[in-house]
Amino acid sequence: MSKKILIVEDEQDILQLITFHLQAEGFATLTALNGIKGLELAKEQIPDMILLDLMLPGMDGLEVCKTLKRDPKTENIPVVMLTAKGEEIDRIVGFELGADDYITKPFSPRELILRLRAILRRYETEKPTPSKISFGDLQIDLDSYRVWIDKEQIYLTITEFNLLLELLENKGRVRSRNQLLDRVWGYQFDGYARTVDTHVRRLRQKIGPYADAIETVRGVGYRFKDSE
Amino acid sequence: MSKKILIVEDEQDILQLITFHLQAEGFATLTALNGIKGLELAKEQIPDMILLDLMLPGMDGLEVCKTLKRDPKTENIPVVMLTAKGEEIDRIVGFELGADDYITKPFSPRELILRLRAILRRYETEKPTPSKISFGDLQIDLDSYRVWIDKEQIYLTITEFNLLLELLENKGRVRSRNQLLDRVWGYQFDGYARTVDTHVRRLRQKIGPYADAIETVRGVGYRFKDSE
DNA sequence: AGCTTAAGTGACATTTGCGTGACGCGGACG
DNA sequence: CGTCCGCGTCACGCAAATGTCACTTAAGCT
Repeated sequence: MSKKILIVEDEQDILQLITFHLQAEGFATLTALNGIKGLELAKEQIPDMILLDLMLPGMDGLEVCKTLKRDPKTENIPVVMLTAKGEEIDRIVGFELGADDYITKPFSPRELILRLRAILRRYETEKPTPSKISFGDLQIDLDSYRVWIDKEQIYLTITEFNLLLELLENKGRVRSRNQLLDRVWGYQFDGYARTVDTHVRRLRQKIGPYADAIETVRGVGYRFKDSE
Repeated sequence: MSKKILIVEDEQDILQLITFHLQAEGFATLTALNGIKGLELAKEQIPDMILLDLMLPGMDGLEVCKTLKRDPKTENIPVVMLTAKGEEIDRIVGFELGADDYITKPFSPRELILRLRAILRRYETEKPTPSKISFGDLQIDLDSYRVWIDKEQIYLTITEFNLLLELLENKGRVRSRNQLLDRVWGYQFDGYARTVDTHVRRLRQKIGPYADAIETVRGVGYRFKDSE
C-alpha cells in the first residue's frame, strides 16, 4: 500500500512541484495551504508523514509541529520541516519541537525523495524499503551516501551521487538532459543543459569500470544499461 | 522537435508580445483571440501546452479550461492561466478547474519562458504512453529508444527511430512526405521533401527483413504495412 | 514500346552532438 | 585570510548524423 504524505505549504508552485514528484514516486498526497487546514487533515487522515513548511500564513510551521506532537493521535507521525536557506537557527528549534528532519529550500526532487524514503525507512517496522542498490559490483548505500566498486569505496559528490541514482533507478530508460536537470538539480536551476554532460563525464571517470554502463543516446540523453 | 503552444488572449499587444518571445525561443505558436476559437484550435491541433488568459470576451478562461479538461482529447494538455495581479482568489479556482499553473501579469518574457520550460519538462516524464510497440519480430522500446529484430538489437539514429515510430504508429495509413516532415522533423523544417526518401532508405536498410513492411505509395508517400 | 515522372541509391559537404580539458567563481574549512 | 573543492560554463576537436544532389532504376500511361 502506498504511503500517504501530507504536504503543508502555502506557495502554490512549490506545492505543485512537490506533489507532482511524490506522486510520480508512487506516494499518495494530501495538501493543505495553511497550518490550520494542515492540522485538521493530519488528525482526520493520519498520514504516514508530514511535510511542513516553516513559514505559513496564520499559524506557522513550528506551532503546527508542536500541536501535532502534543496530540497522541498524531504524535508518532514523522514531520519534516521545509525551511528556506538562512533560517538556520530554526533548524534546531524545529528539532526541539519534535520535527524529525528538515530540508532546506531550494532542494532537488531527488534529494527530497531520498530524504523521505530514508525517514520512512527509519519509521517502518513491517516492510523495510531497501537502503542499498547495486549493479554488479557497484554498490550504493542510500542512507550513508556511499558508493563502492568491488568492495572499494569511491567518493562521489552529492551531484554525482544523485545523478548516478537517478540514472540507476531508471535503468534502461533514457533521460533527457532537461529531465535530469529537473530531477537532479531541481526547479530553481536555470542554466546550460550541457552542464549535465560534464557531470556525466566526472561520474564516468569515478566509476571507472562501469563508465560505459552509462550509455549515451545521441540526440536524446543518457541511459543506464539495464543488464549487466 | 519544437513544442507547439496555443495562446488564447484577447489583447492584441500582449498576444503579440508573447508570440514574439515564444517564437524567438523556438516554440511554434498558435493563437486565438477568444475562448471559442481557442477550444476549436486546441481540439484540432493538440498543442503541447495552452496559455490561457483568464479574462476573455464571451467564454472566459475558467470555462475554457473546464471544457478542455473534460474532453479526453485535450485533458492531458497542460494549461497555464494568465491572470492579472489582484485576481489572487482565482488562482485557486484555476487549480480546482484543472489548470496546471498560472502566471500573473505583468510578467517578464524571461519569467514566462522559464515557467513554460519547467512545466513542459515536468510533463515530459508524465506522458503515459505505452512503452513498447512491436510488429512481428520487430520490437521497439520507447523508453530506452532501442529496437530489436528477432531479439537482436539494431541501432537507429533518432531520426530513423522517430520515422519508424511515426509510420508504425499509423500502420496502414499513408503519410505524405510533407506530413512526415511535419511530424518527424518538426514544424520549422523547410527543406527538400525528398530528404524523407533518403531516410526511408536508410531505415529500410537497417531493418533488413522488414524493409518492405514500409511500402511506397507512388505519387503519395509511404505507409507501414497493415498486417504482418 | 517509348515516354514521363516518381522513387531508389550512393557519394559528399555540412551540420550537429558529444567528450574533454581548462578556467573562474564561490563557499567551506582550516 | 588563504586554500581547496565542487560546480557551472566554455571552447575545441572528433565522429556521427543529416540534407542535398546527380544519377540510376522502376512504374504508370498512351
